[in-house]
Amino acid sequence: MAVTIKDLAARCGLSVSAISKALNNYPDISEETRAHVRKVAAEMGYFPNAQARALKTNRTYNIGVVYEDGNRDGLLHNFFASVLDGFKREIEARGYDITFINRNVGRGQLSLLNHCKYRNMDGALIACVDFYNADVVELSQSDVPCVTIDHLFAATCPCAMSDNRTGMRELVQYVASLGHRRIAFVHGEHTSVTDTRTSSFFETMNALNLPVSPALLVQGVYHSPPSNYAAIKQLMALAEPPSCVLLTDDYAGLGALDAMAELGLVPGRDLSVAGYDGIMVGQLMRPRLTTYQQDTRKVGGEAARLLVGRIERPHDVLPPPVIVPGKLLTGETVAKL
Amino acid sequence: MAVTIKDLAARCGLSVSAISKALNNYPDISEETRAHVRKVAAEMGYFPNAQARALKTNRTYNIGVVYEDGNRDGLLHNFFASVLDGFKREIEARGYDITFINRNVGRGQLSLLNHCKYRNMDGALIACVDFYNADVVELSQSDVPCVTIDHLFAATCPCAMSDNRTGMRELVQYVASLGHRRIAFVHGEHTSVTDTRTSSFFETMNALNLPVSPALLVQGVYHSPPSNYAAIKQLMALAEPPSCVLLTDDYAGLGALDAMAELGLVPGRDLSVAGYDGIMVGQLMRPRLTTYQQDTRKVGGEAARLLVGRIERPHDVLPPPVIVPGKLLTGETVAKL
DNA sequence: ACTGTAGTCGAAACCGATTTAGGTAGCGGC
DNA sequence: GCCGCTACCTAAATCGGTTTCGACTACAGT
Repeated sequence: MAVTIKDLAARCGLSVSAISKALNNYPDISEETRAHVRKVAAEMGYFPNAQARALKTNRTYNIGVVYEDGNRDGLLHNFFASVLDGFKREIEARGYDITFINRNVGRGQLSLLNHCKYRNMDGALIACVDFYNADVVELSQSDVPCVTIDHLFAATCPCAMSDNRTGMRELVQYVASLGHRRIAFVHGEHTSVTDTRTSSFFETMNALNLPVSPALLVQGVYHSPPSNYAAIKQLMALAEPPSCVLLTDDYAGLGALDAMAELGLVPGRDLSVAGYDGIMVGQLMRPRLTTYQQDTRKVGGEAARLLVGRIERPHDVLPPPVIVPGKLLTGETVAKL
Repeated sequence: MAVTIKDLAARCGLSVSAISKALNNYPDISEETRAHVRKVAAEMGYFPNAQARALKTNRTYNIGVVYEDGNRDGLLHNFFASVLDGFKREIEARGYDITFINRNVGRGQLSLLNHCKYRNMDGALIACVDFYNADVVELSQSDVPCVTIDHLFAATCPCAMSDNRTGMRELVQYVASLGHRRIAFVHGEHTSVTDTRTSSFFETMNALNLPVSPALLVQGVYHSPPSNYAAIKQLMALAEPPSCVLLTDDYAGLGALDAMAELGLVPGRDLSVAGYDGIMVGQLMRPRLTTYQQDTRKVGGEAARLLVGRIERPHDVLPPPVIVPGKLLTGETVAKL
């Protein structure tokens, strides 16, 4: 098996505790001894056993990631995959590993919180889940340090989010600047992201003195092309159809374009559409998708920073949400009216 | 803190060892006692501490995932994200968790193998990496049970792969059946996937008595639209350009379509292109991308099965690679000549 | 009454580290 | 020569489980 601290102690002619202290920079070990231990440790390829250490120190340097795959798309969800990627880079650079948390372990079932405790997670990232789920709420309120993406739990854990308010505002302003007045908004299910974008939509429309007809507000589903396909058909069947439709995300934009193709509508000419997120394919395809690009890597990275802060300085006051700015991508799917 | 086995023992009026044995179904505990212990354990919300258990049993029920993010796209790579998703579902159903393996832990650097040993991984999934990297090779040859995706290490670890041979054959046959004779192939970098597809390309072309001009074989890069954008320009500058181009993957297909738009070529009419993978957006966009769909979820699931077999029955003979069939998607980007 | 044998359970070692409390050596000061 | 102080190191407890081995009880067999 692997070389243990005992082997190292025997080889150095020292006690186990001396080795431990030498490697952990305790002051009561001579520099000479420390250097020697270091050298022999490197020679023998020694490194401490993670679970033995964790057992004693209650620190695992492991972060649980709640990233559900139920009806949601989890890893296949472009936005969240990218956020996770940013999180992973940043947290790994700080010496932590990440492991996925789910509800089944061994033979039985476990709540998310208990799964975290079972593995002694130092903290948890909560992303891509139903934030109203009881299990998720329980975790967020527990003593396990958490960070959320795009959802603010009141006063329990920090949050990194994209600037949805500004994003939606800039999008509406841009679209309006091209002459659109009948602007439809296909919003997602009830989440704080949806709420923010919706209220920003209303505010901006009002500020621009544009009318908001209830018929032009349609409920869609995030990351679901079929749902938005249906929304387009519904909107275009109106007596006074919109000239421009804002959708939940870029995938939705693809669903919309698909519906338009079926209806014989040319993007930009017959109807303008805009997505949200700024995924790569949107900027590769023709026509280029008009959208608002979220800085997902940064959102993930900020989440990592917040979480590490929470873990290493638990008594600091709860930092305010970090709001990451995005960028308007003026593609070709929204045209001058 | 969490409730430990000691608390449970005290509450039950039994010894610690009796509790352990009761919960682990040892035969020398009466059914009555076992039931009682179970009940009290549930009431108190007890579950064993993972690292304490691992320390003694040398089983962590944790799988390391080597999934590099260097120049490669890691989690953002549609194909691998989907494979990982399939792997995750299957392995979690069997009671294992997954954690990402990288080269840095704590303050220092560790080889992939040592990172696995440090955390006492029960096994490892090797995917989305440079299989010729020394670190990766070391891991694959170690005593840590491994499984690979799309690469066969000789006689060291099992492998789940997509049926690239059949895929390429069917693609070429289909394209040829539509009348194409000058078929170009933009292949990826040197990997076993590339080798398989390339040799299958040659075999099939020969079997169909179609000429293979060296000028029609171009080196591209997987998952890199720009690289394939360049490849298209290069091919179309030939004296005798191809009528159809097969690309490394679907993202490459998008890059190709982009290049064509710039050259004023209409997909299907002026030039036919086919991708590989069958990602969702390819089937949403217009025109629908002609491609060969890999059953990525299944590849991941099979990998999980292989790995669990390796872990739980280490002395079984090495199973042969599992080759997962895919499916031709006849889109609209390859047209009758 | 004595032995044998299931059937149950407990004591203690152990996994590989960290950490507290204590021990020894050397040396200066008086 | 003794005290006290540093500097350096060791012994042992501890974390929370698992597992080996032995102990005890009750009952059947002789």
